[in-house]
Amino acid sequence: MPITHCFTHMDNMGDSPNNLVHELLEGLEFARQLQMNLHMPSSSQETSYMLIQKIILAFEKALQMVNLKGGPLIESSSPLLSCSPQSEGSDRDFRDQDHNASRKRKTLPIWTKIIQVNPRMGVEGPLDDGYSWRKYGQKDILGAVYPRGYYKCIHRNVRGCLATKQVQRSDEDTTIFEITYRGMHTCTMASNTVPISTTNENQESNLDTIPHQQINILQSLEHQPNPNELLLNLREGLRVQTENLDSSLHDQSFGSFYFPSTSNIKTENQIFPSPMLENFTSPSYITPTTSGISHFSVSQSMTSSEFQINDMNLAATSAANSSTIGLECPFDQFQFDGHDFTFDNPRFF
DNA sequence: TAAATTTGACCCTA
DNA sequence: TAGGGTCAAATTTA
Repeated sequence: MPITHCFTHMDNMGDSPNNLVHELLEGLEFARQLQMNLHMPSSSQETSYMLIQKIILAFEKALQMVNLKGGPLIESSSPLLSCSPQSEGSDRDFRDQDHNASRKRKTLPIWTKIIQVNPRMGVEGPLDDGYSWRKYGQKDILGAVYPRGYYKCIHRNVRGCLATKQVQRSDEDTTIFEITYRGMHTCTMASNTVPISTTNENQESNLDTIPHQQINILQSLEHQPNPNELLLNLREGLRVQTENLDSSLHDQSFGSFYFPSTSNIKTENQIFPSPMLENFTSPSYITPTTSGISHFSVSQSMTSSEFQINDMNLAATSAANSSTIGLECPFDQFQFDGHDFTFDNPRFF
């Protein structure tokens, strides 16, 4: 069922912390309602879609307050929020879109992923994020030792997918790549995506097949926008990083993110076993809120795990030298399912 | 030979 | 106007 409503503008709200908190709380409340809705066999899909839209809108508003002073982070014409179903238009049509996209590139959603590669394994595998990209340019960047590579989605012409990414090798550490993504994928996930399975055993076996030190973001294979895809786009707003991974360490003191084991985490297609969440350590404490982006890490006792917040899940595999995997989010703390979550180790890149 | 990459030129933004 | 981003022709690769 297609999205029948789109957001035509970003409200110009005050940037006061109260408004920010209000929007976040509102998004939380809608997320709770969605969770309840998903648990009810008789729940309507329409209600779920409506709640998803409300969640996205709330987070967009919040992100606009946090990140933007000059313009919207996600414009109304972004693929994610497009009202029109994707049509198999001509290449010319999409080239025209490209032109418009080029002119508006500054307003597309942007997020960054830091990836550290194992020099012995080469670059291709770890930089494979599950999508198919085509390189369309390379440029020497002022002050950077290595040139920046420009990639666009291979489905750009056929499906009008406007997602692009830039790959910049770190000057200081040549094993580190900063990948900047622009725009959301409106195309199908590439075929090398690790499939989502429904049992714990299968999850573990599938995760074993993920190349080491590679972060794969799982995505529904649906072509048309659906709740999973919408939430994927939402969660891709999170910044994913692996660094100095080392699975040989099992010091629980690294854990700084808490999921309550009682959280009811379930999706239409999969149920996450609670033991998965028990990999997270649980110092539930509150730290003073600071501005900027925060980083939270999970127990490095996981060598291969998935974790999920409702429909937002990530798969992570750590290699012999992996120790932490982190998500970066713009909040130091938030509430979920009636629990407070606090992040420490603020990280800025 | 088609697909993918490279690279110089052009366009846009700050 | 400089620097970054994109285009598109030329070149390379499978």
